[in-house]
Amino acid sequence: MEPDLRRLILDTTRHLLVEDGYASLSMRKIARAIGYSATSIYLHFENKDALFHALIDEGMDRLHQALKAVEKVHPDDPIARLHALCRRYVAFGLENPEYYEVMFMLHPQHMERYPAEKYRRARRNLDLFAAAVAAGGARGVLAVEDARVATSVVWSALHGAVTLLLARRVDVRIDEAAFIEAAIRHSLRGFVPLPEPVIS
Amino acid sequence: MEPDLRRLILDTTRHLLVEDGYASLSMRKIARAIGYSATSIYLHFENKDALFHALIDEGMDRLHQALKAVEKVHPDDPIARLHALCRRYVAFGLENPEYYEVMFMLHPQHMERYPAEKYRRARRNLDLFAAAVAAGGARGVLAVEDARVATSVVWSALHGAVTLLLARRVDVRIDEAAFIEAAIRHSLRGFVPLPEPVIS
Amino acid sequence: MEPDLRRLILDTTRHLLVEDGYASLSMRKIARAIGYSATSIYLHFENKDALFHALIDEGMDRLHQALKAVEKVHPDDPIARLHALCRRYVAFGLENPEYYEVMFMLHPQHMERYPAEKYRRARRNLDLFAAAVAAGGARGVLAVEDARVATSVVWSALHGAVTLLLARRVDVRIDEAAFIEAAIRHSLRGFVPLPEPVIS
Amino acid sequence: MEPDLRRLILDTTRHLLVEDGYASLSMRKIARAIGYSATSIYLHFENKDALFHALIDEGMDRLHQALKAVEKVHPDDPIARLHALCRRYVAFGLENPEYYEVMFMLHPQHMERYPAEKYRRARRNLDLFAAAVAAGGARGVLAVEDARVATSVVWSALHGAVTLLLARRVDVRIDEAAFIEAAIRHSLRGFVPLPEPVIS
DNA sequence: AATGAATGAGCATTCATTCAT
DNA sequence: GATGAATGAATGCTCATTCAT
Repeated sequence: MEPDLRRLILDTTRHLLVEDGYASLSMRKIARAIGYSATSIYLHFENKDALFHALIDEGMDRLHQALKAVEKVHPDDPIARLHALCRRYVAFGLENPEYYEVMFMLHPQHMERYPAEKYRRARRNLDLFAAAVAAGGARGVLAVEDARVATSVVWSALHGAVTLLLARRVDVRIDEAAFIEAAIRHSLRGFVPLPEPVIS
Repeated sequence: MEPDLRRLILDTTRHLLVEDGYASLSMRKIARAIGYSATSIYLHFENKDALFHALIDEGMDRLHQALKAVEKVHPDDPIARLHALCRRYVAFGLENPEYYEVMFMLHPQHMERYPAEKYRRARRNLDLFAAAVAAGGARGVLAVEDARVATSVVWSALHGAVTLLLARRVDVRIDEAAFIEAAIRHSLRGFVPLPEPVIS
Repeated sequence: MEPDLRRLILDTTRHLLVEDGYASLSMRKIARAIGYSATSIYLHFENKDALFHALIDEGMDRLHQALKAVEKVHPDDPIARLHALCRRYVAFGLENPEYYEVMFMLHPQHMERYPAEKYRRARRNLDLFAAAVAAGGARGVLAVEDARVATSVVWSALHGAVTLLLARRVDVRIDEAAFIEAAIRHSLRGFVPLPEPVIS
Repeated sequence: MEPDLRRLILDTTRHLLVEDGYASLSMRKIARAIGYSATSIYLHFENKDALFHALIDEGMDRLHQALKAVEKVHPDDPIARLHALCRRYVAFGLENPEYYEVMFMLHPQHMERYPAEKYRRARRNLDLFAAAVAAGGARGVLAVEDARVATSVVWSALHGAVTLLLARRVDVRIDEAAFIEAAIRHSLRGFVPLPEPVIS
C-alpha cells in the first residue's frame, strides 16, 4: 500500500532518534509511529542493528555529498577548502541531528556488527579532510607534522562542537554561529606555519 | 546498619558504571552489588534519574578537584596552567569513560529534570578554564578575543577528543597519547598571539 | 514450474526435521529451503498440522517399506522375522530421530485432528509385528497368550528403547548397539515357550 | 498474600503440562493460570528451565518415595521386589503424567542445563532397580549377564509402556491393566534362568 | 531504616496465517 | 500457481517502581 515503507521507516526512525534519543528507541515505537505493525519493519530490515546501519549509511552518504560539493569550489586553495569543509561538517551535524547521533554517537558495542566494508565507505568523509590537510602541508601553507593525526585532531574539534551544541551544553549566552566560527578558526589557526612554537 | 547507605550507593553505582557501562546498569544490579534490597535505594533517591543526577554532581566535584589541583601548580603561568587543565580534563574522561558519558553525554531529555541550580555548579569546571584563558589574555600571552567563547571552544575540542576516543572512532593507527597531546597543542596554538592572521 | 511442489515440500521438511529438529522448524524455514514463498506451502497444505500429518503418513509408509522388506527375508521363520523386524524398527527410529518424534511422540493434542482413517493406515506397521507373533504362536515356537497384547508389549519395549536413546537417557557407559541388542533379545525371550530357550 | 506461591506455581505448571503439553507451555500461561503476573514467577524461579528443573527434582523425589516403599515390602525376594518396582514405576507414570513428561520426556537440549549434581540424585531411582536385578543375579534366581544393561533394558520397557499409554497410542481394545501386567511380566520373563519359569 | 512481594509496561524477535493481486 | 505485504499473537525476560509491613 505504502509506496515505500522502507523509506518511511528510515525517516521516522531518524525523527524519533532526535526526539527521544537512541536509548529509548524501540522497534515497537517506530512501528507505532509509522502506523504499521512491528512485524512489518522486519520485512525491510533484518533487525534493529540493520536498521541503524542503514541509517548510518545514508547519513554518511549525505554528508559525503555535502562535503564533496565543497571540494570543487576551492580546488586550488587548501585552506579555504578546509575551512569550507569544517563549516559544512558542523552545519550537517546541526541540521541533521538524527543522522549525526546514529552516525557518530552510537556505542562501539553496536558498531561491532557494522560491516567492515561499510566502515571504509564511511571513512571517505574523513579522507576529504585529510586531502585538504595534506595539500596544505605540501604547499607549505599549513604546518602539518603528521597529516593523519592532524586530520583527526581537526575532526575531533568539530565533533566536540557539534555534540556540545546538539546537547545544548554550550553556554546559552554565546551566539551559536559565533561559537561555530570561532571553533573552526581556532582549529585552523592551530595549523599556522609559525616561526616560533609557543607551547613547549 | 550502614553508616551512610547513600554514600555506598553512589560509590557502587559509579564503579558499576565504569566497569559495566551505562546501558547495563539497573537498580536491581546496584542493589545486588551493595547487598541491600532494590527498595532501599528509593529511600535515598527518588528514582533512577535522581540517582544519576547525584552522580553527575559528584562527577563534577571530582573533576573539579582534579582541575583545581592543577591550578595551584602553575599559579603564575596561564599557558602552562591551561595546558595542564586540558591534560587533566582528557585524562579524567578517559579514566572514567561511562562516568564521563553520564556527565556530558546523557540525552538532554534526561537532563530536563536536572535542577538549573546544579547546572551552575557544574559550570565551575568551565570557570577554571575560563580563568586561565582570561589570565593569559590579560598578560598578552594568549590572543583572546572573547574569553567566554574561547573557553567554550577549547572545551569543545577537548570534549570532541574524549568522546571520539571513548567511542573508539579515532583511527586505530594513531597512538592515543600522541593524539591527545596533538589535540591539546593544536587547540592551544589557536591562541598564539600572532603577527599574522592566516584565515581571513 | 516445479512439477510436484508438494513432493518437494514434504522431502525438504523431512530433511529439515532430521537435521534441525522439530522445535526449530517453521513454515518460513521450509519456504526458504525450497526456494518458494511461505504462502506457496499453503497452496498444498491447509496448515502446519496438515503438513505434519502428511509427513506422519509418509513416515509410516517408509517404516512400512523398511519392515516389509524384512518380511520377505524370513518368510518361514517367525522368530527370525520378529527379531529382524525389531532391529529394523529401532534402526529406523535412531536414523530418523526427529521424524520418529513427529510420528510417535507428538502430543495427543496435535493428533486430535489426525483423521482416524489414517490411524488405521499407521497401524499396518504394527500388523507386521502381529503377523510374526501370531505365526510364532501358531507354530508353537513362541508362547503367546494374546497376540494383540503381546504385539503391543513388544512394540512398547522397542519404543521405550528408541525414545530413551533419542533422549540420551541411557547410561552413557552402556554401548548403544549392545543395549539395543539386549533390549530386543530380552523382549523376545519373554516369548520363550519353556523349557527351551530360543534366542541364543 | 499467597502463602506459598512457589508451590502454587509448581502445581499449576504440572497441570498445564499434562493438559497442553510441554511445547505450548509459556511463562505467561502459567501466570495467567495462577492469577499472578508473569514477573512474579521470576521471583521464585530464575527462568523457565529452573522451573522445569524444580519440577523434575520433585518428581524424582516422589518417584523415589514410591519405589523405596516397595523395597521394604520384599527385602528378601528380589523377583517379587523387581516386580513390585515395575508396577510402582508404571503406576507412578500413569498417575503423574505431568511429572512424567518433564522428568523423562524433556528434550536433551533442555536437560543440558540440568545440574550434574541433580542428575546423580535422579539416578537413585534407577539404582533401586539395579539393586534388585543384581540381587536376583547373585542368588541365581535371575539370569543376568550385565546388571547395568539389564537394568536399563527393563527400564526402557517400562518407559515404553508408560509413554505409549500416556500418548494413547496403545490399541484401545486392549485393557490397560492387562497390558501393563503383560508388559511387566514379559520383561521379567526375559530374566528367567531356564529351564524354570519364575513368574507364574 | 529496610524489605519481600508484586506488577505493568516494555523489549527484540519469531511465528503461522491471510489476503489482494 | 504463486507471491509480497502485512499482521496479531506470542515468546522469555528485564526494568523501574510501588506498597504493605
